[in-house]
Amino acid sequence: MEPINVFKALSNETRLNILKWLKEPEKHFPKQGAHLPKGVSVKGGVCVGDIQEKAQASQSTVSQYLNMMQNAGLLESVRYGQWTYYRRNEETFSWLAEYFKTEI
Amino acid sequence: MEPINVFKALSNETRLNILKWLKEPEKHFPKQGAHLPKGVSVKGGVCVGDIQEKAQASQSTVSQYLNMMQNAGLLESVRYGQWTYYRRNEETFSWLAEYFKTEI
DNA sequence: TTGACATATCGTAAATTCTCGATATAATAA
DNA sequence: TTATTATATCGAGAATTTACGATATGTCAA
Repeated sequence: MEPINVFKALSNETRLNILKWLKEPEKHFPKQGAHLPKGVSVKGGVCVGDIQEKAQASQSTVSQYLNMMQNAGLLESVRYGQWTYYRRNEETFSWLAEYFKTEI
Repeated sequence: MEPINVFKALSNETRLNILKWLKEPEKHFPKQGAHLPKGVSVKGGVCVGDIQEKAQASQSTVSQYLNMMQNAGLLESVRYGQWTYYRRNEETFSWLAEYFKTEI
């Protein structure tokens, strides 16, 4: 967990929005999980295309944003068929809250 | 308080170090408050020159870093004579801890 | 005043980030 | 197989950030 990479990832309006949307995915992505096989659920996960549509940025940009946030530890992903589902890594957010209380 | 400006300010190793040093100024800046008039104390505050010396960056760079962190709300400053004392604005750090627990 | 010092601001080249379109890869469907 | 769809990666121009030296401003002491 590199704090600086986390802060760089957080230094962008669109990326910050994506994180907020993924805090309440059912609210911001109504058709959630539409492509998943029956019985499988990626709790809190949303596929790249849905995120892109909402973010109003190009496909490559959104893909890179998501990858960047995953590398920073803010997101994690699961692939199902041709879809990659991204969801928040809540551990990192708790860790950040703690970081500001004690480490920095 | 603009979260993005805070995160940008935190996206740099030197600036992050300065914040950590100012968390325990008496530990990292032994000759603290040397220039202050008798009876006046800028609790937790350290002058630009002392910070520059420790940060090993140019005077202009450090001055701009400090200004940037002040604008972001991470620092506050008091001027005494020709010296400007910077110290942490702890409110912002508590606010950040809370931000990661609830807002984002 | 003038000089010396602390800090702030300006102007900049170099490095990095942003964001895109083009293209590659991977999975599915026909 | 081939076509289609979803996502990832590549390459690049524009925009921003970095970090500096030079210079300006502000304060004090002689």
